[in-house]
Amino acid sequence: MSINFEGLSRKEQIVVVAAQLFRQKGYEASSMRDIASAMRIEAASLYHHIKSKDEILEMICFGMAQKFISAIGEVNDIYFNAEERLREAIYQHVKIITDDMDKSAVFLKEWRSLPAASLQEFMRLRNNYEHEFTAIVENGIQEDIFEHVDKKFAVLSILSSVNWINEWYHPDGKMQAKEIASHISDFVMGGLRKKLITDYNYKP
Amino acid sequence: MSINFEGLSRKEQIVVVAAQLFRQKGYEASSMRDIASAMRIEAASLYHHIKSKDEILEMICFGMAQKFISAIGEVNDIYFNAEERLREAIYQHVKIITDDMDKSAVFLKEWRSLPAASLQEFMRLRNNYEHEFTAIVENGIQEDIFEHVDKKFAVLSILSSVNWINEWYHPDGKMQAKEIASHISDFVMGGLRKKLITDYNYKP
DNA sequence: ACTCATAACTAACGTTTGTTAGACAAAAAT
DNA sequence: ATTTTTGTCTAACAAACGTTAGTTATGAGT
Repeated sequence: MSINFEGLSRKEQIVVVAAQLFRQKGYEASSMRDIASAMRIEAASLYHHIKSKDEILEMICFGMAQKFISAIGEVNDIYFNAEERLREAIYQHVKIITDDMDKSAVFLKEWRSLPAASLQEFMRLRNNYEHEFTAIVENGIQEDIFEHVDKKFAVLSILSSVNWINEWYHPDGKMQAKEIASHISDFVMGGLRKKLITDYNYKP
Repeated sequence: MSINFEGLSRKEQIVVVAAQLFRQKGYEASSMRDIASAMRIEAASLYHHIKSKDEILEMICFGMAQKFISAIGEVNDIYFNAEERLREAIYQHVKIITDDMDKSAVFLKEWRSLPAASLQEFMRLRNNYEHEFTAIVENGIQEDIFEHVDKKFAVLSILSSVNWINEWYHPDGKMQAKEIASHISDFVMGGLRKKLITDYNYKP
């Protein structure tokens, strides 16, 4: 367990422990009894703090969604150049993921277990976020610093790259968020930035 | 339901229907009664053809794994140049995914529900496959046509890009496997191929 | 006509699931 | 000192789960 576990409300503690489990075994495969036992209490006791198992998943998914959305909002407010904006957006995204690998794993992979109503809202938020990235890429093309590529395609490639971090990042590894984001940005920019290639192997 | 459904053994039909469901709702959230009802029979009747629910998941995961592995085996036998090999490996990977979106979704996202024993074997196969990609990238660096990048990092980026197809590809869309693979290859090569950039915005 | 394999059925099993009701203990507020 | 709040407990619920047993229907080969 990482730091600061005490000092959290009991409800937030449950969410943290649940996120750990959901990441490990998946939402459906994790029972309320599993969560309870990880907290060394009985399953029924959980219901003094939370309404349902669904609510835990909702708190994780929407909590993370809000972080991503407000992050890209700030980026678009501050940074002017499209490349700078994209690089910063990527960094913020990477940072949010690496800051809480458990919750982001749940956010990325378990959201479809949300109850129907929440699911719809969640997908709306996710679309919004995706659209903010598309806007940056569009700007980059207008500003003539990005190649004229398929926008949707480019955005999906970018997001797939940044989200994949969740499969292999370890907090105690060599790379930290800044470095990872920089690597990914370079990789992505390689496919986006306008360039004059003098490559003996280049085929247009 | 796509073509050729009849003509399959009853067992294979069950696997096809199950893959559809597993993709839609996830393995844990799909019950044997769900599968049975989709086939318009009773749950108990399934057990005349299969041993267990686990067995269905195993058939899907290992069936797909074999396709991927034998594909990259052929690529390494035939194509000589590292860039050609990588492009063809990517194409084959994309083709396998787009050919069966249901089974590949299960392969990509539901494998951790495999029973412990199978899980270990599955991860071994997956590592092998990953390693074959790493080898191609290594060759590319030796042949001096790829940039000197972090190998593991590059491979993970490549695989994340190709696997992400499973999130958005539609068989009746504009792009087909060949075209998609070509786009992805270009994108990936942008980050790998040695180049001399004459970019007014380039910072080394 | 009889056999045999195939594929389905009904009924039920033991377990696990998310969740509720109501009692009890300790600490905080009055 | 007593009420209130907070957190936990035991016990149990109905529903859903994967699976088994034993039976019946269908069609092909003899």
